[in-house]
Amino acid sequence: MATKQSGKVGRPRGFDADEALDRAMRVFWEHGYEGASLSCLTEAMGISTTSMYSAFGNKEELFRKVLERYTAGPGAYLNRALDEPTAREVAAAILDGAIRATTCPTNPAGCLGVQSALSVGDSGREVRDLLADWRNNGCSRVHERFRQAVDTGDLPAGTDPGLLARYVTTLVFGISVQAASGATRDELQEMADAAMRSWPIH
Amino acid sequence: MATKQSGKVGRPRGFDADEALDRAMRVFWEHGYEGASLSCLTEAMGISTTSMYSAFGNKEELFRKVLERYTAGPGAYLNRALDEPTAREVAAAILDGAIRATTCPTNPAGCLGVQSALSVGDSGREVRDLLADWRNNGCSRVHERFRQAVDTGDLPAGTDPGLLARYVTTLVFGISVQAASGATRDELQEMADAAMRSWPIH
DNA sequence: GCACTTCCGCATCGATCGATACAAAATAGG
DNA sequence: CCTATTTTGTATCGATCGATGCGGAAGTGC
Repeated sequence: MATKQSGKVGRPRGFDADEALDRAMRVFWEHGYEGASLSCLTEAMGISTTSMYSAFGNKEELFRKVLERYTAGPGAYLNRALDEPTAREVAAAILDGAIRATTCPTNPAGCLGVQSALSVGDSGREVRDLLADWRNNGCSRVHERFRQAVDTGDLPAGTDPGLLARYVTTLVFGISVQAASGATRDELQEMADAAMRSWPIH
Repeated sequence: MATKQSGKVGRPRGFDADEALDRAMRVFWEHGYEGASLSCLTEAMGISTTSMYSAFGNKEELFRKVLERYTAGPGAYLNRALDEPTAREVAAAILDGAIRATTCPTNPAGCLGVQSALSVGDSGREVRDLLADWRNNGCSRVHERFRQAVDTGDLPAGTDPGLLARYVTTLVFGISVQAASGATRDELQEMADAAMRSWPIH
């Protein structure tokens, strides 16, 4: 269960767990899993360490819930994109969504799922693997969507859906790094538009 | 001056500074700047903290020297690629070199310049910015090379060299993340080959 | 009001962080 | 041999890390 429900009896929680999770997400997003210290997190969340541990378990579980929130929030563009009617629109929507999510002026630059734990110390191994799985799962879902597009004739017969999925997700990961390096939304969008003019690669 | 020269007088250094730097590079490469603790570094380097500080200054300066070494070693493919005669060969060599460097079986997966400090805590801000500059510098050099290719007619007139540079470096960064996520050399190479079949995007 | 449950503020835990002090050890020049 | 210079080993520094104990505060149902 997420964010242990405050029971009916006893002193009610003095903070909004949803908003606290949102604040924590931005801290992890900006500083990474290991770079976000408990003091930094709790200060941003506006609660004490005791409240954080009581509500979310520990730092790693807090991050897992943050990742869920990120997937359903800033990362939700993937789900929407996969529902586009054609593979071309799927790819364009993924690139467009990634660019918007990684260059949103009101959020940290880059992608939480990419930059939060790419390389870590001993304390971050599990989160690193969790995020690797998260990224690979995204790639797999795109793969599956493109396979379907090949089956229906939307993509030319003989097209390798795995290769296309790898291509799109590689661009997405690269866009995330570019955004974290200071690239602007406009220049990334121009590049994505150009890439889509050569879609699908073969 | 790098790795303060051991003077002629006094007790001689009991370790090979070059090899120690190489060991440190692998530790930073695998665990990132903040994730690589002093104890982890010195253990891998085979020296004491005292020797490390005496020879390299501090952790940040050690990393700067490691980055120089990385640029001249595993990252040297960029220089070689920029010397290729045509823009197409430059791009192909960059992608090929990046894939080889990030999936070398005897080295950590991924790119040190990408994953060592994408997002960091307070102690890693300067290194994060250093690496962002390093990445942007790489993009700029590719940009310059493609501009030259446009000038000489190697690339079609009207081609945007900045867009192409952004495209290639985005693929490189994405490849680095893919490699860090477990992607194999073969599947990345297939994708790069396919991308090059649509070169140049426009 | 009373018993009960939950939450929160404060203090603090052991471990580890990056970094340093100090003196013994090892070389070169005299 | 003696002194000057540099390196090395040990021990440790203050700060911060993630995490917890405890008691009082704040709410519930009866």
